[in-house]
Amino acid sequence: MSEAPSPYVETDPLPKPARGALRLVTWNINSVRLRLALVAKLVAQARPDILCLQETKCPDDQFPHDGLAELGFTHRYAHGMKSYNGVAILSRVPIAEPAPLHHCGREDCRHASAELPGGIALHNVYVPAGGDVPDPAANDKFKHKLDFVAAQTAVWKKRGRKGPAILVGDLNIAPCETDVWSHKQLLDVVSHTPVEVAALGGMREAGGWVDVARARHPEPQRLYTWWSYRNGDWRKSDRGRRLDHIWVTLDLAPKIKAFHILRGARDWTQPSDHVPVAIDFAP
DNA sequence: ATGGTTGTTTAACAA
Repeated sequence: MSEAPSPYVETDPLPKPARGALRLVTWNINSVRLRLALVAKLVAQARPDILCLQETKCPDDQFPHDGLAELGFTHRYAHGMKSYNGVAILSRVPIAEPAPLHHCGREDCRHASAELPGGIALHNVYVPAGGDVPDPAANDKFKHKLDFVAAQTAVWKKRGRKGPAILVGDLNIAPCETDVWSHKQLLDVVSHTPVEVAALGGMREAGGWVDVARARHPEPQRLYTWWSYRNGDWRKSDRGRRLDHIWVTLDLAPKIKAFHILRGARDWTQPSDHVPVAIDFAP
């Protein structure tokens, strides 16, 4: 059985999307103001038509609209706050009805939606990281993470079958055994605990979502999108996790033309600890 | 080996 070619992209520019296809990239940028130059680098390498950012760490009145407009993103929606979290949708093609969504009785800037050409609903989500202790009774941050995923599950269950949709973002959970560098060693580590994996599976099934990465690159192919800053040589130790996801509704799955993980971005100057993940799709 | 690094904001958090 032949394995699909690796989705990892190092430094070469990505090939252009097929005719009529749009390129959508999701990236936890870990401060949009600090890394505006890296957005320019991403644009040069990948030319995204739509770019979803997480962890912008930027209040809306300080969002770098001018610099992003200069990079060709004529349509921009920022939903951020001071210091923490924050999501943004940037686009070269028109987006309709951009809006924030709130969960768990908080307004902590973790979810934005918009409508793409072709009537595709786009959701950009930043799931709470969850702190260090994987016990909701002992750790409020972990409880918030589970509550947030449960709230998402309820949203998608309620939505039902209602047209094409794409969900992207830093979901902060690596669901498969080969989504982490060591399944056994991470069973007790927040991001890969069985309770989180089960919760994320429930969220995915509630929306009928297809996990594009795994649809195209099934296990046991290893797929990572995040490498900790704490490992000196990330490439040598390769202790990665697949925390960043692109999900699509079943009707869109056949319209996905390409999938890439821009692993080379982890070596850019002053990098994010997450790398961009891309799909090309024909709406 | 119970560390390690980074960003925001200014010593402590969060990731």
